[in-house]
Amino acid sequence: MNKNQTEDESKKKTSLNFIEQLIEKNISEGKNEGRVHTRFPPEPNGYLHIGHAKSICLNFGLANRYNGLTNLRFDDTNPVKEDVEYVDSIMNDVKWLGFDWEDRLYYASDYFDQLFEWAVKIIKAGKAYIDDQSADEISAQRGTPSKPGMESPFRNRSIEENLDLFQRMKNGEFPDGARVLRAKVDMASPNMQLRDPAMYRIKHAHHHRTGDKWCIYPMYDFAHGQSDFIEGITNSICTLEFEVHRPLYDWYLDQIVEGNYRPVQTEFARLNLTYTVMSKRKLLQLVEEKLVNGWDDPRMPTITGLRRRGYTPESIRNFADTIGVAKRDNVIDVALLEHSVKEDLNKKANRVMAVLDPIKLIITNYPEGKVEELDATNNPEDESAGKRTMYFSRELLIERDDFMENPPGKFFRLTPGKEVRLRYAYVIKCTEVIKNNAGEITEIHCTYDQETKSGTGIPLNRKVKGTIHWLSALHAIPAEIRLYDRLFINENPDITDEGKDFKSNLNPDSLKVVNGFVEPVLADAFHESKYQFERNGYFCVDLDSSPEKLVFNRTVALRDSWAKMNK
RNA sequence: UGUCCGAUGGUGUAACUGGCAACACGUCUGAUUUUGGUUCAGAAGAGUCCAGGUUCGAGCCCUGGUCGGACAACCA
Repeated sequence: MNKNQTEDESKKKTSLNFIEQLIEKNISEGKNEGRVHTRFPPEPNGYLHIGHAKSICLNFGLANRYNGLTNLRFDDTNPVKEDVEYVDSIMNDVKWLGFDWEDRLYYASDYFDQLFEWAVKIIKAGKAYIDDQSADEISAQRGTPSKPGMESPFRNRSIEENLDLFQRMKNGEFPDGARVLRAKVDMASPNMQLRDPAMYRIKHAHHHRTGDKWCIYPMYDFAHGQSDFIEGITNSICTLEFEVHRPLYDWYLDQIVEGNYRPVQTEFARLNLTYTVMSKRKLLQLVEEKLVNGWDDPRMPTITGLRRRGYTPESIRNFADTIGVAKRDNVIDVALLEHSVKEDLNKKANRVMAVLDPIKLIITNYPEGKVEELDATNNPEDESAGKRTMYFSRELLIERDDFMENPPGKFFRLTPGKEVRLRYAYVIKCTEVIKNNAGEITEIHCTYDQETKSGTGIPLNRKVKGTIHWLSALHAIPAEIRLYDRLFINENPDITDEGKDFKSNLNPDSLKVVNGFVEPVLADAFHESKYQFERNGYFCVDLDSSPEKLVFNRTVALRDSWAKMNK
């Protein structure tokens, strides 16, 4: 047994993902003096989502493991798509996740001067040229993956002319799209990325940082590896779709690198989640078409949405850890993400009782006007969370579906003639059901057994099959409770019947607003507190609730239990 | 029709330089329990895409296929 344990532990230590293996190999070979320096390089054109979280945890985690550093770099080379709103939100989200780039905050736009110089150098080396053709013409000449491209008529311009034209592009002499700087690589390459890719394009657009200083902007490929190089990055980790770009990444580096140091690009598979769309374009569409209430809508897979939904940074980091990193395409069941937050909240969340859909319950043998104070444990798994006081009285509220007049098969809760325990209070027995003219249940009458008070230590001489939650009608605090479900009905929302787009898979019932009641302690609940409501899942106080209006968001419905209960 | 990448229980990730395919989640049983939660104990579930080859021995190496993905923005 003991032997197995130590074996497992040593196995865990040596169980490295493929990037860690690469890093250890590099370290053992003394590459880059054994330094490990990564970067997280988002384009500020949208909010970060759970897929980015995977990348953030990977990059910062790797650096942490090998005593390295991680930079935050905004890849802001396309001014028309980018905005400061996004850079602010990205910084917040990375911080919230618990990572610190310290003083290493960079922008690709910081390097525009250097990039321009390097472009000139490459022109001077005869490895780049100005093409006067339109985007359409260039595209037509590019060929197809199976057919080689044709060379541009401008490919063999003189270096002097190229230099002059490039300078004039920079000076703003030409309109958008009039000319483009292209790398002279190989129009017949089987790798499309190498067929004379664009390096610089003209965009007379205001940049969120450089303002109107520039009217030409470098392409991703010409900016990224160079930025890595400038920052001393050793491991440039990106997603699989950039795999075919790697030869270009290296080609550009070949043109400028002198000396031994150079960054290496490594690709990993991006995260896919069931019942979730992850593309920024689609998330933007949901926001713009008001199909959700903004980027931080708790139904969104954005970091800020998850945060409002009640996710903790730890739970997201643990999730990233659990799913690992590899090169094959994957689809993770969203239930695993939900599991990670349940696991974390189970340890941290204070338990509190709530009633979403109340029905009045009268304890007929309880004195009118009497109020008892009862002790309730805040967190059975954490003694230090302490206790709170609950008020017990003759008139109570219980959850409507905790009672059934004619229960089918396995029903463990309140039913006529049977006993259940009111959590932290007494065992009660249902004696009568009061209905209105329409036949709807309006009140349930019960008797309580004084001997069964919780916490007295007196052993119960009989078995009670269920424990239900309750609130004193007099003391309950009204609260708005938002029940969020999955945003999409379809396990893979990107796949639709032909002709329809992903929005046809939206779940019409993904948000339900309920006017329920909660315990008095929650009246002074503070922002971002996490609570576990008995039987109804985890809730957190919504960011925009106020003392006048308590709002809760449900984190995770205890689906499995509910499914069983409703069988 | 080209190039590159990938393929291991339901899902994801391991398996060192070839050595009895492991871990987590999920599922199912059972136990505890003042939440049908939690916790605990146990079980089932793959023989590693296919066909050859090398080898005493192949998930791992070689050859050929199959299937899936990426690449034809002046996006990142």
